[in-house]
Amino acid sequence: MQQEAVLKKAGLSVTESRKTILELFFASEGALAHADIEKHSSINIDRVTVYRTLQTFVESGIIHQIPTTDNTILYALCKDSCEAGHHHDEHVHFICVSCNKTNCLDDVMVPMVKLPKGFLPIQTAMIVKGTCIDCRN
Amino acid sequence: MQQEAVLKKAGLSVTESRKTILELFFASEGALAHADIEKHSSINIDRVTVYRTLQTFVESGIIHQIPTTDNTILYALCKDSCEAGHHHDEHVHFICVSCNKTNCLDDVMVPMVKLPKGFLPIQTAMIVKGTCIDCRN
DNA sequence: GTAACTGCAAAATATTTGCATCCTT
DNA sequence: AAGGATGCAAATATTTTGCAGTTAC
Repeated sequence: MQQEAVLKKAGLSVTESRKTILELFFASEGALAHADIEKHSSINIDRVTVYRTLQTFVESGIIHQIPTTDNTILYALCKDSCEAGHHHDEHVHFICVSCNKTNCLDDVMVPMVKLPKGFLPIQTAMIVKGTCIDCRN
Repeated sequence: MQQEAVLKKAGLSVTESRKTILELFFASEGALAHADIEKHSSINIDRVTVYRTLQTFVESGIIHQIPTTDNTILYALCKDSCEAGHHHDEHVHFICVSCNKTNCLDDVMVPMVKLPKGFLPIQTAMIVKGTCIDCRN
């Protein structure tokens, strides 16, 4: 079962709640908000457990947060890596100013921005410059 | 007074609360959250009025929202235009795929993104490609 | 004078915390 | 068996709504 593998890989204990919530993410095309998960009446998980599970998943790198402007946070599965020449989503690229390598941050989604009237977006790119993990220690 | 001019230009009535809140934005370098404004003990505006004022300002185009991943929305003043050679903030650039002009969207801030551990951001750029207001009608 | 804005009260919603119990390892 | 996860209860915090009094135009 895929969910169990993900949990074990993350070093988390395998529980019903976690498997169920993970399953929702795998089944869902897009990101989910806390309310989406809780609302999913097919499941019967305490509200508090959902909060804690989402937090644990974020901390474990299983899901990531997508900011919104409506007082909710969206969560989406992190992808393992960037498949060459095959972009799944619009994601952030990180350019290290020290080693000059560009990392494909496949698990960091480009957040939505509200554009002024009249500007119709087709594609969004986000580039972050800084120092990468290899150049700092 | 600058605040009054902004309010009148937006077609809003000029009230003490609105002038005070606008003043906070003018005085502040960065964006403000609802809590920041309410916390500002120098002012004495009801919590509800702050909510309604922020909403009105957003709808009137005086301020705009910046999404975050901590269940708060940041608000920042919209700037009229991009002053040549003088960048106030990190803001979004819009490249029109039709006329190829690049617009400086000074009132669209680059939202924060949560990077994986180890990546230390210094600067963030956001480029949106699409069709601009001049090329669509 | 009228319409719109504000403050207060209260409802509704969302989030956090503590603790006892249950489950995973 | 031990540590961690869950559910319940309750405390906090946040946001929304209604209404009466006040203010701007």
